Amino acid sequence: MIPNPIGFEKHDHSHCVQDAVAAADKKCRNAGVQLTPVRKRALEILLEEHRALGAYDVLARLNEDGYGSQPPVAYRALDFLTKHGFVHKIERLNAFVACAHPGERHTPAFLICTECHVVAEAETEHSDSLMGQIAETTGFRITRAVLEAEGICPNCLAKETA
Amino acid sequence: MIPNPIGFEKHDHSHCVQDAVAAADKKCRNAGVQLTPVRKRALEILLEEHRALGAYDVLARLNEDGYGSQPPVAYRALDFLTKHGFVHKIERLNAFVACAHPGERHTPAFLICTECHVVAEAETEHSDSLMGQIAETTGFRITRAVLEAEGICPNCLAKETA
DNA sequence: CCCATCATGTAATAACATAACAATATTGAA
DNA sequence: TTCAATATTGTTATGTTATTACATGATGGG
Repeated sequence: MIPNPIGFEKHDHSHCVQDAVAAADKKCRNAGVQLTPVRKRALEILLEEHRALGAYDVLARLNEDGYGSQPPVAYRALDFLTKHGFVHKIERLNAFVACAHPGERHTPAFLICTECHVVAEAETEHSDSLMGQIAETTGFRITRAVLEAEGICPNCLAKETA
Repeated sequence: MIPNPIGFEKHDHSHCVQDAVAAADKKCRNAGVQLTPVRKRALEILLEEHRALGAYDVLARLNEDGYGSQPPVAYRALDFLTKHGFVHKIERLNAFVACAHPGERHTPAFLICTECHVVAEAETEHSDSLMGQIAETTGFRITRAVLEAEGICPNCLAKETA
């Protein structure tokens, strides 16, 4: 079944950011790559939101913190984080979200609310199996899958009804 | 099961373009909207390829045919065609493909070959059911789904082996 | 210490997309 | 038919997203 995605309920944020960063740090050391200050800060920035931020939004925040002001500063950090699975790019929005299910190795599906702009990440085996079946039937070797649904989230639906 | 998507095999093109345009024309008349010359030409341009073209590629071709040279000319035609289901936007590529399964009302899944840039469209009920289940489990009301897989197509896989 | 590699920074530009407004064509009602 | 409302196409200008190219600085192995 599909686990309840995080993102639609309020929750305490202070610790989850630190935990996620610590976990990323550990993974990077294990992988022999560096979670440098810019990269770590970029990850924190995304973790602090439950929505997707554009590269230029991230860039602006990084710059406030004393990092460079030019696009490659943000794009390089985001590329690194994406490559290592700490961040996902939402193609529909040309924007980036922190991974909500670190450690899991599934194909994530995203639910994008067009009202409140929350982006929820649903890790589901079904998406794996869907893509797997497509691959099998067609003989296509899948490298990366993009699964994104746009619509209205439960919170906004409730508000409309009220 | 997943139908064999078109796009990976060679096939005669001359008629399928005309047929698709004729079908689109008919649908538009039924819907009380106009498939004007620019719009029709934009559709033809996309039908002539089995790959995604950027808006500016389409624009350049339209301009060769005497239409305007500014971005809105292409974007408006593409918006119209997309809205009416004759064309799909491939978010991963910021590009557009002609619909390969006109008349069907499914959630399309796209297979994007990173070698030869073919884009195949697989209409599958599984994608509907996947998205449907996500919607049901989460209480999210889906407006639009984006399913795109990047990888290597059967043709290119065969060439690699050879 | 020196070199290779990786990381960061900047400038410049490319690629993708929309806003705002003018001119023209089409449609339908009076 | 004539008029007004709507839809379509065109242009200018600008906004947004992303990359290339190159210089500088940090890190680690030989």
